[in-house]
Amino acid sequence: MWSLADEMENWIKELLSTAEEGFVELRRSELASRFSCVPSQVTYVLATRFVPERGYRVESRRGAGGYIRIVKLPRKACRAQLEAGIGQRVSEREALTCLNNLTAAGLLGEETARCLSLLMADATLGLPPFLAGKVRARMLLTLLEHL
Amino acid sequence: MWSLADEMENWIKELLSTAEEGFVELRRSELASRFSCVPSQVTYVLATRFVPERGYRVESRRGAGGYIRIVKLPRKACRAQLEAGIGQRVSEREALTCLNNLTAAGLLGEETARCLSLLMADATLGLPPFLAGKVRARMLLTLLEHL
DNA sequence: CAGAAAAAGTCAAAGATAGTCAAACAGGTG
DNA sequence: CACCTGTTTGACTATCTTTGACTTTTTCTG
Repeated sequence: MWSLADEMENWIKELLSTAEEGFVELRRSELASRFSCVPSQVTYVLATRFVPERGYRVESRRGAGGYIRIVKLPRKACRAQLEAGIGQRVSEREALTCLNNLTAAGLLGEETARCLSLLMADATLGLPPFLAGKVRARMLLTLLEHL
Repeated sequence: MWSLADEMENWIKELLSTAEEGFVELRRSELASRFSCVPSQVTYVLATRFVPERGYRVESRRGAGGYIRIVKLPRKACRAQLEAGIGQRVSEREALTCLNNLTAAGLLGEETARCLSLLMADATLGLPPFLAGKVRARMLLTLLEHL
């Protein structure tokens, strides 16, 4: 039921959780062969899952002795990241993405995120789109402030 | 006598009744081929039968490794009671009381309740009182519907 | 230093799911 | 019958994943 990308994500997070320094270093090709996939699959996982919005940063170097380093960011950093991405108005979809990122970053529980998304839905607000967008923006900012 | 949709509904409920965790996961295409129908028939059944009003929630993901998860909602009795007490408009204070009751009843976690109260605050909504009251009422009803 | 070797990155196509929507169909009911 | 409601289908769309050919960067070696 889980995709390869999911498994790789979990494996990396597992590694991270047992990493004293808050980061792990690995080789793209090694990871690829461990999961029997092409190297660019690793790049895909990093690009979709280990982004700043979700509380991670990836550093790397090419060439002989190259590596990929995945760093877990402090809460403050990903909060700021998300805050920066919020404009004057926020669509339902954007809000959902933001909540998912907060969950992925461990700043929100699943239940909380689900309930919040419910409250921010267009159907719930029942406001004209322009207003709904502004309300959602305020909601997210308030939320981030208090996390 | 029984439509295909009915059979599928029953089959899923059967599955659910023997599911330890209160939810089942399946693939739309598998279900479709089990019942020899087109995949969108599954979508139809889910959209008409496994909705919050009937006590279910459906989550899904597309793409490789995609799935459909059908969750049975708890449906506690006190829910209806609270629902009855919510009028056309709800003040911030009333909303807070309602959230507290839900928490006390074990339907909401602490974190969730805290975040929800943040989002329902007058200061967050930033709407004229009349509108804010209506929005809060819809928020609470939607929430209750999905708990 | 030049060229080879060893990484990692990019990007677009192909594949794998699920969702949407409207038309066709079926079973009742006035 | 005419109509209404709910069901079934399928063409088209949206989203997410997997793959591989090609590129770029860095180091190693003669």
